[in-house]
Amino acid sequence: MKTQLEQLLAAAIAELKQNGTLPDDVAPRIQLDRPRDKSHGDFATNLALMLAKPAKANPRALAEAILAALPGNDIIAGADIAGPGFINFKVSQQQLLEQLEAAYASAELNITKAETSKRVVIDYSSPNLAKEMHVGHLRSAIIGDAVARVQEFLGHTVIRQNHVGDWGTQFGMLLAHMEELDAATAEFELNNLETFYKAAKRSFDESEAFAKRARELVVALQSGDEYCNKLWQQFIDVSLTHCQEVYDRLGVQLTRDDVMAESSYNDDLAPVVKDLEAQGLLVEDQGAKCVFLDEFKNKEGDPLPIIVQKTGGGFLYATTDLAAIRYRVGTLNADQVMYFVDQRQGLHFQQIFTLARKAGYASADLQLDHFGFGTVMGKDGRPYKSRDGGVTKLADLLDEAERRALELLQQKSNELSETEQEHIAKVVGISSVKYADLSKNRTSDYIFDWDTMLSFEGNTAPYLLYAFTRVNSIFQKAGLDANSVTGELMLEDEREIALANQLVRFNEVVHSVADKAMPHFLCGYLFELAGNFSSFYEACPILNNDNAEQRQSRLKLSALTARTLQQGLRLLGIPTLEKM
RNA sequence: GCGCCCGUAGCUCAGUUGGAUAGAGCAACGGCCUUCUAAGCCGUGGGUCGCAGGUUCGAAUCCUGCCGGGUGCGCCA
Repeated sequence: MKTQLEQLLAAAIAELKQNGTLPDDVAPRIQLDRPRDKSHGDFATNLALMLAKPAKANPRALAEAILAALPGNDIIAGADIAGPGFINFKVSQQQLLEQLEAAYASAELNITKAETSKRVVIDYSSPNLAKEMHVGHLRSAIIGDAVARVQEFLGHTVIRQNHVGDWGTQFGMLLAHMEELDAATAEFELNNLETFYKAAKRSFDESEAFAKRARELVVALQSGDEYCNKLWQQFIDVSLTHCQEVYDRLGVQLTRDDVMAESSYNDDLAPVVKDLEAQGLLVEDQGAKCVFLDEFKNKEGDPLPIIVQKTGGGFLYATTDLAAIRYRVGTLNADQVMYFVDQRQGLHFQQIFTLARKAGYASADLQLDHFGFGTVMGKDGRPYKSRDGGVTKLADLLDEAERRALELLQQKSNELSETEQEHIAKVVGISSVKYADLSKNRTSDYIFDWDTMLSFEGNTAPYLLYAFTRVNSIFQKAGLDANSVTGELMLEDEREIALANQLVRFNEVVHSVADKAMPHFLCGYLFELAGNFSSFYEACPILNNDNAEQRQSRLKLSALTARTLQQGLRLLGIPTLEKM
């Protein structure tokens, strides 16, 4: 509906350019708002205000001209000019009803698919396999997964890439530790990677002989030594299994097939450096091979280097990331690559992207974006730590989420069986953690607070899950199928109209999530939708309604709400519950 | 030192890329359950949008300077 209005306005602008009212060179961004104040209509635009200056016209007069130039249509039921030159539109209720009926009739809520289907590579999660996943790995996995789901929903081909770290210097240390243990102990210790890593680190720091052996093993590993590779493979396998357990619990759609580890690019690193050299981009500086880019300066104002090969011949993650871009373009045929990586690596990616374009690995029309995110903070406003001050293992965090959710459920009096309670607690616990993350602006830090995220009030997973069960219970109670409501929609009560207007917005919201990689837009939308439904539900009798037509119409509104909530949550990677 | 990000109600956060009277939730206070899940709904109070300038019809949003916080800046990833 919004898109259609935008098209009408674009046509009007084109027409005004034709007849000379507007200069040819203006290309305004057509901005359509949904005014908070209902007296300002269903949509408002400030186009006339924006264009008044270039057109050298009075804004209100220009607004008149825009209205006069609008093509005939059956969407706009009324339009007027307000204030300094805002144009306020009222949309036809007939149109609103038709869109809702179309959404109801469609399996995917009549969402408009992308006009051209792109191949979108999404790099997310990408933990370092040396350690067990911890709280710092939460955001990339959750946000990246949600965006991947949204892109797929809009008809794009999504290629998930889990760029796990399996090749750093620290692996020498881990292998040395494995070597010291007999097979049985090693297997036992590997069950807790965190402990294993700490033990290895302790030996490394305390024993010179151990440290020496660790360094030897890195070299041996990287030069393809069979024995080392076997040890290494064993370690990686255990670590990946840990990751997979976490993904499965979180409902993150990553599998072993999506793993494209750093080590996969080993054979490409030397050719990348060679190619950069051939292109004359390489400079040797203090023994290291670097690319200096004028776009980035250091403290003295000199270009900042990207080191692609260090003194002694070793490669760095910059080299790997360049190789990854080549692979994603050359082999995966990506039209777009989205990176969901901590904000702190912003500079690194800016450099890599700039170099990739300069070296021709990424063409100008390849979309290459780093979508950073903020840090997870504790209630004290400092990066989130466990009680003992260490990093919190993700597995423990999820255990705690489920445990706390179960406690909350048990406090409420209900008639749920024990197994039902346990299932609900798992869904509520995990969803709360995910939703708390997704509902905040991606770019800012957020405070991890159990009480807030598990609250049944406010913009939380429990509130939304509950809202869904309330809608669902109507159909359960009536023994009806939400997909086979007959009768026509009609909107009379103001709360019905508010709900209808919110329902029809789903399409534009999903698109904005894809465009901006901002899942919190969808969270905010769903929260409002749940609120609209609750108000409607409170004020408008559905089943207890003698008016058969009204009953059917309201059932249909409810069904549409249920499906929109469910679809929205699904896009966020959150399952729904039949009852709570 | 330089770069990037941030500063909005007591707390947690929105504010869709310059629009109309800055919004939610929590907390506080007041209403609503013999009728579809009250884990809900309706309402009240609460603001120098860090500070100071500037740009313009209009600024939380853009520019400059300060204050405060975070983070990054050559051989880790």
